[in-house]
Amino acid sequence: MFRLFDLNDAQEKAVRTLAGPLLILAGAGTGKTRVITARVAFLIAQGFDPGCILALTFTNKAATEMRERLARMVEASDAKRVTMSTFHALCLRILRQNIDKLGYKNNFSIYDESEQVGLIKKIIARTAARDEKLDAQVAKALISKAKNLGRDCDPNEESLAGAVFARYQRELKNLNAVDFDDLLLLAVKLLKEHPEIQARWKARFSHIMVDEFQDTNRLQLDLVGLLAGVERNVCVVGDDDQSIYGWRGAETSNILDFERHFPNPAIVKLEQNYRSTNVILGAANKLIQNNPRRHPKNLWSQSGEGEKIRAIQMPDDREETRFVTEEIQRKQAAEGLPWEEFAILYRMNTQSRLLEENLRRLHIPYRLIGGKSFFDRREVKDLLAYATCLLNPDDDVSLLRIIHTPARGIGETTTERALEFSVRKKCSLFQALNSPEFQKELSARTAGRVAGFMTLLDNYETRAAAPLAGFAGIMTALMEEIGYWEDLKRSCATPEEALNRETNMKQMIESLSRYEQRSTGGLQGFLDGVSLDRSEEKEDTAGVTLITLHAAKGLEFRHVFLIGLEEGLLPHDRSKAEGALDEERRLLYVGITRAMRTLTLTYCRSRVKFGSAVPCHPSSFLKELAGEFVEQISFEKLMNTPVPKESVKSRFAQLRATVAKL
DNA sequence: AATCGTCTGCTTTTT
DNA sequence: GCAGACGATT
Repeated sequence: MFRLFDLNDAQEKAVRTLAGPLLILAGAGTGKTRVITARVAFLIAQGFDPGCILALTFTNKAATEMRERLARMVEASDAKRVTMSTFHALCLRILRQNIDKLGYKNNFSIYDESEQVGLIKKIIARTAARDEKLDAQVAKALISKAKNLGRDCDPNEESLAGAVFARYQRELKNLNAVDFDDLLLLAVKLLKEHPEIQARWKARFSHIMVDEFQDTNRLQLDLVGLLAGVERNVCVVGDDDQSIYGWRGAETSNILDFERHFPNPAIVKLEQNYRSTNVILGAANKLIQNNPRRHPKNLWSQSGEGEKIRAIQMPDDREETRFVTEEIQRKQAAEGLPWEEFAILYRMNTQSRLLEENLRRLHIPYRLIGGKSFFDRREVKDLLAYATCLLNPDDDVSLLRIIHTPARGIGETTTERALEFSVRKKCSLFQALNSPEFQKELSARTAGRVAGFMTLLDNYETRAAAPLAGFAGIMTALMEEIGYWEDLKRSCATPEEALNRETNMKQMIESLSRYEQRSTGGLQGFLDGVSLDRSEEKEDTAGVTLITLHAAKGLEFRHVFLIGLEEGLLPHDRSKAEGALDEERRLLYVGITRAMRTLTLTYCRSRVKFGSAVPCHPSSFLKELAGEFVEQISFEKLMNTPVPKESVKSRFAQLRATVAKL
């Protein structure tokens, strides 16, 4: 058999199995993306219409990567016709076409997390009795969970949470808005309730592939079922051992019981790993075997045994971070490696703080993944809210955001009254403010200001609705007219902050302008893109990677440091309380399998938590790992070891490098 | 309407 | 220990 795209036997079998359901169990680092793209290329080579192939991913990054790889394997015109998209993006496409069938308008807004919480807060305030308490964040989590299970709200529900859910859903519809979960929920609902629409989408795809199948939830499984044709050409790729998003609604049962959903599947296991040493894989295998329900797998590689994993106990978190950062400095100098080959992995974002301090002290460049998003910045959100209002003025949440920014003499009292009017008349806030009947209730002064604001929005709406409207220009003009920039500058404490915020705004307008040049999706398309893809393109920054275990999935690094292996942190107390110990074990498994050559595990005897030092105990997972693959090193021994030779050599290497730069 | 101070409560976060 | 939320204050 000739070698297809230079694949191993198992990979080739996965690629060549085209008909019927196929389950590819792809262990960490076994060439999963490679197999999916090769399979798409093979389908095209076999004469299947590229336009009938659908590949679904979770992240835009994965979709983009796949598309780029495919472009190198097949004709550009064919590659373009394959649908490669995230679940949410596909659902959005379905909904933009036909959501009117569910009673929404096609220009609906998409609410992010903070907008959801804002809305829920308001609803709780209006719904809860004086003695009832419900945290908006908790309510949001409950609603999200219910939606991910495919449950619509029950209007007869008696509990406060249930009432809030029902009201939230009703309110969203009035606002002509949907949240992230709705994208899936409503798309599935639409396909289920309207067979003609389902038939249309179903006919469109002959072959469906799903990446990271272990992370799918009920709705996503339903969606795949609704889109699959009678042949059930559904190929899913995933690794149950890397399922770490259960708390997000992912159902491991989707991959564990795949044959229940798609009977008689072909099953291919990819176990040859191209990333790590056998020591690392051995430890990973050993750890994960403690999980009860899983598809048995055993990773192996041809990259030799490799160095033993080091497990080091530290006195406290200060010493831990100091050691790790200095160790990276030593190793980098000794081996002359780029900083990008190193990564520090941790359970919680707060752990990055001490690391950052140390890295800065040592002048080591680093990139911190995660944290606050660009899109959560106040100025960015304001700009987007203005844009959203131009398209969907009935979106009260966005309107409320911009009505006081900058202050234009329309105060709390006025909006309170308008809100009350809108509830009474069952109309949107925008309609209330526009209504002469409402304006009559106001003082002449306030009425004038409201009218002025309405005229402003109306003017820009008209301009935005014009064919060939230049949105970047329109938004700039709008921001200038309302004096947004001066207002923002006034609220900044330091000149640096002002400059920073200005840059963010410019960046936003700039990217809108670029979008207009390459796409025909208009302002709506731009906003959709922003809603669904919040990744910042800052991958160019070089340095040591600081990243949570969750965010590290799918990445690889030559040298990995995994810190804070303590009971209560990893596994996290709260996960243990929720009975999610297996998932914590998988999380560590994901961390271990990121390492290509060396892995260092650290844990502390004491750690500062909530401001004060508390004693810690080694993670129970360390016991599960203990044995031939792991070498225990005590901090004391480490400190008494004389400086190794390379480190002396490294000083020279460093010096030489510095001189060379001059 | 904005600012200051106090209170609270603390994982992970693909879209 | 610190950020974020909320309420009292001018």
